[in-house]
Amino acid sequence: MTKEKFGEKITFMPDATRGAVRFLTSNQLKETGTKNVVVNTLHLLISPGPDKIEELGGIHEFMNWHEGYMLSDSGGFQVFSLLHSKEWEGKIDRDGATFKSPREGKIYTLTPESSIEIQMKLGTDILVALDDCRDAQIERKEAEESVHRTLEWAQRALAHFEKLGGRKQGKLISCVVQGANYLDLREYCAKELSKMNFDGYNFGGYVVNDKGKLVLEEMKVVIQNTPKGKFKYAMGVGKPQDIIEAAKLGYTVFDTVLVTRNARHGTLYSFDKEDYMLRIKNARYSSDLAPIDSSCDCEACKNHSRAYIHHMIRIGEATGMTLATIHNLMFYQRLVEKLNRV
RNA sequence: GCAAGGGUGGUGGAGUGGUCAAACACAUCAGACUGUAAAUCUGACGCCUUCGGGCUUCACAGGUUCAAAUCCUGUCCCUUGCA
Repeated sequence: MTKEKFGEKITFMPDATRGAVRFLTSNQLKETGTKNVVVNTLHLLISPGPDKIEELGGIHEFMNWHEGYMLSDSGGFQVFSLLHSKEWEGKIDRDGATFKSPREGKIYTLTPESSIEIQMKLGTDILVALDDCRDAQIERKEAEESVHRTLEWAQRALAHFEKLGGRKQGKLISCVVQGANYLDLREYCAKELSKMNFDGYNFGGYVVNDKGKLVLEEMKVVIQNTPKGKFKYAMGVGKPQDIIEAAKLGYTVFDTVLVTRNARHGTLYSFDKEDYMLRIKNARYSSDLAPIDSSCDCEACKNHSRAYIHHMIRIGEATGMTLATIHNLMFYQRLVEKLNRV
């Protein structure tokens, strides 16, 4: 496996949150041109568990994914998002998060240290320090608390990473910049994190405002206040246009669930469309014999018409979702390829 | 032929005197989804509307009533049981 330095070129990483890009085999994923993927610490902690994955040879081996890097997200976002769901109970304090899974009723804790420990056991190449993620629209006081906690946790995560020998093993570790939409807090958080020895800086929190617009000002501040030569990861970004915009600012690492989730829900991407979007379930595609994208040679476009994909997605056929996912991922990889050529 | 039960919007199916343009589901037509709680969710779905409302509907035709999808009479269909 010949890997280029992570984040040197623009990369889009699909989310294989639970150790699988939904509806795709690793081989199908490979055919989309994907190299790097993201997995999630919290989800893999719950099932099948870090010890199990370690015992089975690590996540690369487990998924049989050797095309590129694997990045593990810390679980910070899940702590935030799962606690918003009615089914999950839990609390976050200075030390970390504790919560109860509604499925098995088991109680899990995630601290800066345990998150790193789990990620080490997973055997990913790039780790993320646990952060304190909050809602998009929050009071300044809450944003301050989130920043302070994130800084403290970053320090602890980094120390634990060193202690467990992550650096020696050639792994990379990144941190998350919080601060909501307060530019000075974003700046402060970025500057403080820059004093620590991280390999990458991630833009965290909500990346779009209430109108669905990318928070470019905040993202710019973070770029301006973090060290050059270290990768910049726009977590959860985004729509094709958002990636183009964020890449202009200097972000090179991206992941989003949109690409795969939209595929399942019937929003496909196509360079034939001005806004890159094609809602395949719409009645107008019921007898459209053209491929989803005339310039794409993915399995769906090479072999099937829009009409056929339209039908498959409408009836909820899993194979249709697979084809749509393959197509959308291929689109994103082609988009990134275009951006790297510029 | 007799007996019993039925006929409700694109479909299935609630409703059995007013709160009914009619539950709910499906289908249909749109939309959303941004470090995956998501093969999910939201809206529209008789007709018209200046979005306040207005109008026409529950097999068909009459009738009772202030008021009927709901009660009564007749007609036409359907299902089941008995001949």
